[in-house]
Amino acid sequence: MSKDAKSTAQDSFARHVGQRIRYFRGLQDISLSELSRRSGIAKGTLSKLESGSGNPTIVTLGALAGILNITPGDFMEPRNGAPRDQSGWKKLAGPGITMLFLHKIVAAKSWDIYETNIPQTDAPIYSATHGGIEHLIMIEGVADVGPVDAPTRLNPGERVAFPGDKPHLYFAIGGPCTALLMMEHPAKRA
Amino acid sequence: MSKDAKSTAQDSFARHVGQRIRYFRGLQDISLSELSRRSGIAKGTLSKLESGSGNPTIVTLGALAGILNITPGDFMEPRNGAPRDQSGWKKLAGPGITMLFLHKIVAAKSWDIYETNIPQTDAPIYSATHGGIEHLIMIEGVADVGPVDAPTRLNPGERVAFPGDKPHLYFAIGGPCTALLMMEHPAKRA
DNA sequence: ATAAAGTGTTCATTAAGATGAACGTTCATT
DNA sequence: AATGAACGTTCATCTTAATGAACACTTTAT
Repeated sequence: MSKDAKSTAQDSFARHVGQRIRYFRGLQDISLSELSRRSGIAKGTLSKLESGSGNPTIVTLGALAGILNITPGDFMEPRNGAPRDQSGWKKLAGPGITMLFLHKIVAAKSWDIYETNIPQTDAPIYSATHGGIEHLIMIEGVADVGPVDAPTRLNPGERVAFPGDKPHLYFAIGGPCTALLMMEHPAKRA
Repeated sequence: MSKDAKSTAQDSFARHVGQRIRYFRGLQDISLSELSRRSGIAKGTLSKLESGSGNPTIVTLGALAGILNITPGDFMEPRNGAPRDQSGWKKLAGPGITMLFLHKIVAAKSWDIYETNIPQTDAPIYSATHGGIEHLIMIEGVADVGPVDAPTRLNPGERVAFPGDKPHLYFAIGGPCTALLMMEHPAKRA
């Protein structure tokens, strides 16, 4: 890699990270000064980073991420919430449904939590694969989800639950949907 | 944050990243010297980083990630799904409610997702702090949750939603509860 | 055994990120 | 207006990450 090429890539990367910092800060309506105060990162440093002329340290990003409730990696990923690239996303039964594993909670039952994307399709997507109970909360978009004989029309913020091993369907209405999916299994082990 | 506490967090973070670098390098059977040659990062720098006594720049991580075919974020994320340790838990309004930030989804609205523990208390826990809409899905236990004038009795798998900035309560019945909490904010900008 | 090429570490030097005070603006208050 | 407090930017300074050569060590080939 030539020195010039490296510089360009560097600058592009720095610009991207700077935009991400400003974006996440804006999401929470925090001023640059206040983020500086809370995170302990100097105002000057922050200003320089957001302007794109910087190359922050992971410790700096870690301090910012902690205050913004994100992970340092979120500053670098191309997008958040939008389909990330290969790593992590799995294809599910049916054409096009993708799932990103987020978290597992083991209590009386075991809960697996996924971010799910339901693409817009001409026909419903059918599935009947999983052992436990599926809980689905719509984040964005409208879709029919549920048992094939009694699906529910979900708007953002609404929820449906149904047995995952009985035939059920996903059908996005008007555009692709983003949803939060929770799979409830009987806890096999502790 | 005291200087000592910051140093400790710094060291822990650095150690983690160092381990991740060595791990990914080992996956591809690349020697430290060869990774240095290919990535353009000095051997000394790499050695220092892997030993845990470092604080790399995002550009440094980017160069390494490029050669290792991963994203810079992969150096920082704890393994997906692996239970995170205490460090992510935050105390919320009221005595004893703790929240673990899991994920952020940015779409038409912005959603922050938390695992939440509601301790058993003698009196309801009151809160009225957050701007957006709170969605709470009970995972384990039974609790009354919702606006102070109209709380809902939640059993495992059930859900309630209410404005976070209006006075509301959490009241665990018969034992501490685990729940999934989603905070819905209007997305400020695109 | 010996030379040659590999490994990872250490250290003085250099380049650059982080700091904190000073600055010019904007906006609400008196 | 004039004042005060907030905002984000700029810059000299300090701190430190990155460099590259020298180092001790192991492995392979002659």
